[in-house]
Amino acid sequence: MEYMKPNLDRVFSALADPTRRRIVARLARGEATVMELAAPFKLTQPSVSKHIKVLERAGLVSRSRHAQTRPCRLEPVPLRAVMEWTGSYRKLWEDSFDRLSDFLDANSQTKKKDR
Amino acid sequence: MEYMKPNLDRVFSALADPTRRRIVARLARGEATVMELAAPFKLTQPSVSKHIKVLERAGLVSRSRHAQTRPCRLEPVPLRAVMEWTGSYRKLWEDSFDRLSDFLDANSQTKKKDR
DNA sequence: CCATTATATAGCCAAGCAGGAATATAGCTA
DNA sequence: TAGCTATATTCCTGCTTGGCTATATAATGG
Repeated sequence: MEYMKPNLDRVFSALADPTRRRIVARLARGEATVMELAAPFKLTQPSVSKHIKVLERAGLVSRSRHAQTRPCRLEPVPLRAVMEWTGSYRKLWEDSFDRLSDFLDANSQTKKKDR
Repeated sequence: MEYMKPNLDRVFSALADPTRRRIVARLARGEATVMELAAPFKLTQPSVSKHIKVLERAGLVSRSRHAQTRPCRLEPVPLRAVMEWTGSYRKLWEDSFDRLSDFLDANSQTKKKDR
């Protein structure tokens, strides 16, 4: 029941690892056990368990119990928190005729960035 | 040339520190020098410079030169990359009425398209 | 009960990081 | 030139991390 407000330190830190982002991507398609999550990697099982624990402590993953397995499920709240945090800077690139287009125009003579 | 393809490892890692997120928040309101960025913190100047360097290596900050100062500017591309990455999981909380749809409907300021 | 499967824990190591103090560099200004 | 300001660099420390191996726990099937 880790229904607290997401700790952005932990969430960003958890997502800073490519292995963990791949685990997140896998879990986005449904629950998976540790063994299933470990399969695509050349890592050992304990290493994968450690990654899962990091994701769990960040609130990104919750576990259940089923037979001997402890399936992982992706929790959307921290991801949403990341998106909201990032979204607060959205105007930086939305009204960026004064900012973004600076160095875009510097590299290419594209006058207008459409679409 | 680093800002073309944001390295999500570096970007997430850079944003995993609360000091650096505060620096980002400050820079969202305009350019600032190292001294100006360091002012709100009890950190030393070299520590702040180090944080800036991390943000710079992540592509989140670019520097210019003006007199003795080297003002920092926030670069939107990596932030947008984070938002796009996170947004690819958006359906997780959009079509999950069985989970948490209640308190996220409260403030959904998603403006679809304007202009 | 025993054996098997799934997962966790403990301990180790090398690498990285966040902080500081001290010092160096670079660009003004008088 | 000297001296001041802004920033960077170097070196140190303690803490964290990501990987491994080896071992422990937990649940199931016979």
